[in-house]
Parts: sequence; structure tokens; C-alpha cells
Amino acid sequence: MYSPITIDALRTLDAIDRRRSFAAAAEELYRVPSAISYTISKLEEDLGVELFDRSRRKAELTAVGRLILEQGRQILVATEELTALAKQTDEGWETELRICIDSLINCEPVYDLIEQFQKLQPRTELRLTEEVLGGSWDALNSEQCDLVIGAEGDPPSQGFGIHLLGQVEFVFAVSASHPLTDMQQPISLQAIQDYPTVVVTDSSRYLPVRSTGLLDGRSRIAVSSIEHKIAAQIRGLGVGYLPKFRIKKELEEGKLKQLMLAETRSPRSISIAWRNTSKGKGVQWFVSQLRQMVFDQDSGLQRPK
Amino acid sequence: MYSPITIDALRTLDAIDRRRSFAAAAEELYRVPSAISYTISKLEEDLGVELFDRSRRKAELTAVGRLILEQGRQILVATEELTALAKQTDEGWETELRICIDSLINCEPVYDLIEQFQKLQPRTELRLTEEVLGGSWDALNSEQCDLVIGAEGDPPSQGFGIHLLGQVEFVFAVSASHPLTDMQQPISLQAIQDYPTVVVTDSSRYLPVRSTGLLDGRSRIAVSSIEHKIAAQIRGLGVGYLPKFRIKKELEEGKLKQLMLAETRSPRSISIAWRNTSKGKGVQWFVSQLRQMVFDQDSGLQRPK
DNA sequence: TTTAATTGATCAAAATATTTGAACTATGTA
DNA sequence: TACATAGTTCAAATATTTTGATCAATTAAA
Repeated sequence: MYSPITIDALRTLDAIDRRRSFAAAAEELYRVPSAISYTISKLEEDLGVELFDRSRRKAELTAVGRLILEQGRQILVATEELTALAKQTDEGWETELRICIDSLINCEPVYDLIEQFQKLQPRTELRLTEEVLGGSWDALNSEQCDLVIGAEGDPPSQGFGIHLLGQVEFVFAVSASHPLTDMQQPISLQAIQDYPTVVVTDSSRYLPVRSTGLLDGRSRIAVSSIEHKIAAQIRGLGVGYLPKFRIKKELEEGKLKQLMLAETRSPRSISIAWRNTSKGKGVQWFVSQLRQMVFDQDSGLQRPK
Repeated sequence: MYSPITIDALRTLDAIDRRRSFAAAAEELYRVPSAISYTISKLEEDLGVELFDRSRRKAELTAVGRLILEQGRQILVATEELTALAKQTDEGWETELRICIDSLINCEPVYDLIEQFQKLQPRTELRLTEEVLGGSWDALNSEQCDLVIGAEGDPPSQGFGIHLLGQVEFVFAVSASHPLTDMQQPISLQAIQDYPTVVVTDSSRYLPVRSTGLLDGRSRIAVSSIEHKIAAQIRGLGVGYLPKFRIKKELEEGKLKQLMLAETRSPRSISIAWRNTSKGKGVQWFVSQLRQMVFDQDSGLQRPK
């Protein structure tokens, strides 16, 4: 119960339709008209269906002919796509590449890279996800993604390629009208205890959850990204550490105020990371591009001038 | 810039994978193992890509091989589908058949028919739409559908096949607690004027809109189907004529009360209708099935016992 | 209207492509 | 170690496709 449809026959049908005649199609396909006749008659015979109406001299597609032509074109496109995809895969380009961006990172420079990549390699499908804190290491480890941009701290296990982007400095910030702003600095940890803390919920699902480094036993407001955390603290819903470069404007405009604490928090190192087993050119390309970037205390991730 | 992929090669690849060996695939395809070798080597050569890892005795698919296998299977399915579709189309079955059911009709018997049809002809795609009043004639005329079930009255122009199902009797009904129930019957048209009328909005878009036959110049509540009209009248939002068979239960349960009017409304004839140019077996099948049904004053559309 | 040009079909011969079967190599198994 | 199995290679056999010449039906041009 095989289908007698052949890629070659579909290609012939397509050429006949585009060029409006058997003769022109023959020319396009570097064949002789009788060869085209043969190909079509064969398909008609095998299929048991008339594809052209021969009552006139000028062969016209029948309804079924048109159906096969139109659906057949999709099959042609699919095989051509598949060929291209196979060649790219063979050359080492991934079919799919999943990038995970930690919510800490400013996305704009990454979007620029992605745009560049898509021009270079339009057939590699890119998937972006956002994770926070340990979540990105976890996504990498469990093969939910191939590349992490903005992984914080050290890898939780072996087998990762890693490139240090820089340090993120965290500052303890509160909204301008917050009662803590009236207190004498440095502020004791004791005093902070009275206000709820905004924490970014770690999206880790498989690796042991890592703490955000904030003090325990207080009321918390959990949010899912740095953006939300910044917004929550501006509204005065809570207090907490924020990456300095992400709140530069807010500090300048006075929406947030930086406070000195009795106990300061050391800067965290952030990196890009990938699995050592990732040999695809896509991952390599992104890594080599990102190696040329630095993470700057003031401006976040960017290409150095 | 042609793709060297061949349906035959994809089929061979598929057989090798399913049967776990070149030899078994050869058997399945009624060929000799060396022919299978040849087909695969040719594809590999034309594609310039290794599909099997021959480092061991047992040939194993490479990553690219697996890609071509998996995507190729979809192409195989598509060509087989296309073949089947072409044959059915050639035999006179539609690829797509659009049926329009007037909201007046009780749908259950139509759904039964549809289920039967899908078993008989699973490759004909059915599309159902619902129209009201003249909307169904309009949909037929403008080729938005191929068959109307429940068209009301006479065709607005030539060129339609038509089969009368029966008469629909309309009764003037109001909710049980409606003030009109306290009045002496028959009720004058004058008295009705005081209450809003629920009208089903004609969904016609191209043909001249036909009136619902209700009296003009009063406040109206427009709804989009009979179901909504019934619901609205039960709630006492308005009054109006309803098809008797659709509100049998509501009358028995006392949710709606039938009122006698000074001026009675004559029953409307309803039919199935199709374009005379429709020669497809699908339309013919539905017509012949529906010819065996009648539209009964009490139970609506049904197969006679 | 007649003529010339074009379109597609048909057919035998020629050119290609595929399949076969025997011989061979490598690998895993008894 | 010998044996069986899996896949490859190669020349010969077979099948398929392409070609080129010829024909009939249309259409365009003279």
C-alpha cells in the first residue's frame, strides 16, 4: 500500500505550473519535453488519477491535479528544509539551541547577539528562558538549556564550561519614604528585622535550593524576577539587596535610597556557562561572542568600548 | 540547488530503523540487502552527510541520520495522506465540506449524521457553522458553506437544490410570572407593545436582511441564537414567538406560558438546501440521509419511527 | 484562409539507474 | 577457535528514464 508520489514528480508538476507549459518545464529541468510527459503520465497511471485535462492542446490542471500541486509544494519545501537542516547539523550547528538568561542580567546586549545569530544561522531555532539564581545552573545541569548567561557563583558540579563576566555589587536599598531612611547609619541587622524582605524565589527544581543570602525568620515577599523585586521595593512593600547597576537610575531619581548596613554584602561573581559536552557551533559562537563582553559594575553586561 | 532526498530513500531509512537492520529492511521491501546498502549510500553521497555510523558491525544512525529519519517520517505521512486525498477527491468526495445549521434546528440528529459520515469518510474535513434565519441562505449563496440544514422559507434566488423538512409552528410565549399572563386572551397587539421583544439577529451579511416578522417600533433585545432567545424569555427579559418544539419542556414545566394573540402567526416551512453546482459525494450523502428525516411539530428534526 | 510555430503524445533506441547474487570483511557469539 | 550475522563491494542483469524523431492538434501570424 505504497504511495506512488515521487519528489521528482512533484518537482516536475511544480515546474509545469510555474512555467505554464510542459516544454518550458522541460527546459527548466534540463530535460526534453517527452521526458516531462513521461513523468506525469507515470504519476497519473500509478495514482490512477488524471492530473491534467487534455481535451485542449494546452494542458490544464484538473481539480485533483491542483490539489496534488498545492499540497505537493509543501512537501517539496519540507524536503528542501530537511536537506538544509541536515547539512547544517552535519556541519555542527544545532537544530535547536536553548539559552537561559538569569533575571539579574540586562537583556538588551543579549538580544543584539540573538539578532546577529539569527541572521547568521536562521535555521537554528533559538529558545529563551529566564531563571533566577541557582535556577540557571539547574537548567543547565538537567539539560533544559544549553547555555546560561548570568549564572551566579560557582558551578554546583563538574562538567561545565564557564567564563567569568564580572562582579555584581549588591546594595541594600529601600524606597525613598521608608522609615529606615530616618535611622542612623550604619543600620543594625536588628532594625531591618522589623520590615518585610523582598526575595527572588529560586526557580531551581532539581538541585538543592540555595539561599538568597538574606536573613531568615522574617516576613518575606516572594517575587519571580529582579524586575519585580525592584518594583516591589520602590513601592515600599519591602526591603532588600539589589544589584547596583540595575537600580542606578532609581537611585539618581531618588525613588530608591541606598543604606549602609552594619554588615556589608560581598560582590557576587557572574558568568556564562555551558555543558562541556556541548560541541555545537551555536553554543561556541555565543560563548566566543560573550567572551568579548564584560559585566561592568555600573552598566551591567556590555561590549567594552 | 535541488534536494537529493527521495521518497524511496526515506521509506528505506524508515524500514531499516523499524526492523533494526539492513537485512530485515531488505526483506520487508522485497529487495536484496545490497540494494538497501546502495540506496543509503547514494543518499549519503548526494547529501554529503553520513547517515549511519559503520564503526561497528551493526549500523547505527548518526545524529543527522536520526534527524532525517524523524523529519522524513512526517514527509512520508504527508505523501501518503496526499495520495489518499487525491484518490478520494477523484472519486468525488470533497476535501472540505462546510455545513451550516440554522439555530432553529435541534442539533443532536445532525451530530449523529456527522459522526456516521466521519466513520465513512474520515478524510473529508467537516466544518460546522451556525446561522440564523436568512443567514443560512446567504452563507450558501456566497459559497461560505456547501449545505444548509434548517433554511427557513424559500430560496432568495435560483440555483439551489432544496428539500422540505416540514413546518415549524411558532407560539407566542412569555415567562410564567409575566404581567401579560394576567390579561384576558386573545391578547391585542396593542398590549404587547408595552413589553420589549426578544429578537434573533439575522446574521446575513450580503443578501437583503429579512425581518423576523415581529412588530416594529418597540424596544428590542437582540440575541444571536434561538437558545439565547429562549433563555431571555424565560428570564422575563422580553416576549416573542418561539418554535413550539424547542420549548415543549419549558411549557410543561411552566417556565414559559403560551399566550393566544389576536393575530396568529402562520407556521414557517424549513428545508435543507445546497447549491445545484455541488456535485460532491459528501453533499449528496448528507442530502440523501436528511431526505429520510422529517421535521416534526413536536420533536423537531428526527428520523421517523 | 493558409502558413508557420507551438504544444504535447508516442515510440523505439540509447543512456542511466537500480537490483541482484556471489564473494568478501568485520564483528560478535557459541 | 570456529561460526553465524551484518553490511559492503562489484560485475552482470534488469528496469527505468531520457532522448530524438515523428505526429496530431491548436494557436498565432501572414
